[in-house]
Amino acid sequence: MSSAIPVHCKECSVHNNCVLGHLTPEELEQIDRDKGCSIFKKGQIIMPQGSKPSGVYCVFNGKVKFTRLGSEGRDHIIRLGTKGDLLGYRSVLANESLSASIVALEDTQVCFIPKSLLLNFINENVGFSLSMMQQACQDLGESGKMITNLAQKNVRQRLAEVLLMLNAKFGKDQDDFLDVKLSREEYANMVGTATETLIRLLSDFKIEGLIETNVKRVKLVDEIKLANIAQLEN
Amino acid sequence: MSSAIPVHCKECSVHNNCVLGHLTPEELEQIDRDKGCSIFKKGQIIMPQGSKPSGVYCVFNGKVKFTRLGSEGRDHIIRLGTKGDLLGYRSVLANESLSASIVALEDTQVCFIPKSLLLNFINENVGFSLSMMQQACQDLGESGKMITNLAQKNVRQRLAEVLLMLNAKFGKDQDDFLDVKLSREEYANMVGTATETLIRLLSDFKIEGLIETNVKRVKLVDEIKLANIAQLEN
DNA sequence: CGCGTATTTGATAAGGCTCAAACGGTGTGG
DNA sequence: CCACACCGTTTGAGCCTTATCAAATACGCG
Repeated sequence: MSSAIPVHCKECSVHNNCVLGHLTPEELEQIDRDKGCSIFKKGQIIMPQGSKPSGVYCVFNGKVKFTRLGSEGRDHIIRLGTKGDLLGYRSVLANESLSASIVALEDTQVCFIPKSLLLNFINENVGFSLSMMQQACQDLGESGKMITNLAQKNVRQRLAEVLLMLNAKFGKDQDDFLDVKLSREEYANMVGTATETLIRLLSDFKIEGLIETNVKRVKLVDEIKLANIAQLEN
Repeated sequence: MSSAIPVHCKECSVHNNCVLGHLTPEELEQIDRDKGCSIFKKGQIIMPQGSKPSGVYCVFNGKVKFTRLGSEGRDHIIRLGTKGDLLGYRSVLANESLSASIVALEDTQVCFIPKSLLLNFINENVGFSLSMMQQACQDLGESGKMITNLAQKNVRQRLAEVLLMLNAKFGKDQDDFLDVKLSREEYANMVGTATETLIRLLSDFKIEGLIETNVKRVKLVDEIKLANIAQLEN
């Protein structure tokens, strides 16, 4: 982790898709006074599972994974985060320790907002408070969906769903590849399967003309068929 | 569903373990004026998946399940609710339709609180707002745990965990049996497995002296060993 | 260029699912 | 009060999916 040149929150580009967008200009200035900005290199742990964070990070750019160490020493990726997401808010608001480590998937620039400040805003700014709550409730809905999927769908269906989710969350780069780089093991940890199984399925998808791969990059070729496989509902 | 004799919120016994406990006496009286009380018989749908509720139910007594219909027509139980729980709050606050049906596991008495009232309280009572948020964030933590479990643990481990969870949530009746009655299919839908598999495992547990069963009732005999099997962490 | 790590492929086995059938308890109607 | 029917439960057998172990290959980095 190294420090970075701070950007004024008021002019921050992530505004539009960030709960902090509901704060007043004065409140944003308050953040400017207190915040710390830093860069985490790819692979670095931003917040470790089990710790109690003293605030949250707002992602300025880059991508992160929320990865949870299960009892058998295997990781599971329960969520991904990107530009504008608040990291660690669940833990801070529930007043619980972090249930997952937050790790940089690529070099990621974040701003630290102390817990006290965040709670102040919640106390004083109803609009912000509501949108925080809405965020939590939406994430809760997402989790419920994931639970059903893990419980009922097979690996093939889940992989198709993960690919479509990545597309929805990160979009495509100029070559039409998914704009996020993950190792096979990370894919496996998202789908909830063994790395070898994941590799076989990716290669099946390739043979069936659903995707193309180029080293670490993946391109969705037939999103319709993928959606069929994923059996998407709601 | 039939209507029931209303109890004044101020004197309601569920107070202590209910987010509504953070409301002022005046606010509770407001609820008294607007609320509707009703009884749902065992098996009745209190709120159907996909609908957009116009408020939340507060559980006065009884037990409910949150059950989600997957794409292959199979149900999965993602949570249980009991005395003092608010039903449908996630959907109301996220402004999304219900991601699961809420169904009475036994005769259940509930009070309906309109959405507008709930939002008023959130706007005006910071303490209440915070505890709602805390609730959401705690539930979100629970969900994350469930996701990891489903992804990494086998059926035997998950069953042990479900049994311990039921014990923690509902406790024991006078005969030391779990104070909740579920069909084998419902157990299977909580664990995320086929009914036949669940039955075999329950019978294994019985043979190993971990549990006793009596028709629909289940008694935990060796909670230590069950916890070992479940590989409980955090 | 060489080493270490990530990826891929293969073989095998186990865990869990599905289908089928038997069994049991409960409630209803005669 | 009994007989029947229905639904939930239990048991068995076979198969399919997926995990595991082992080995080969490719890739990236110093």
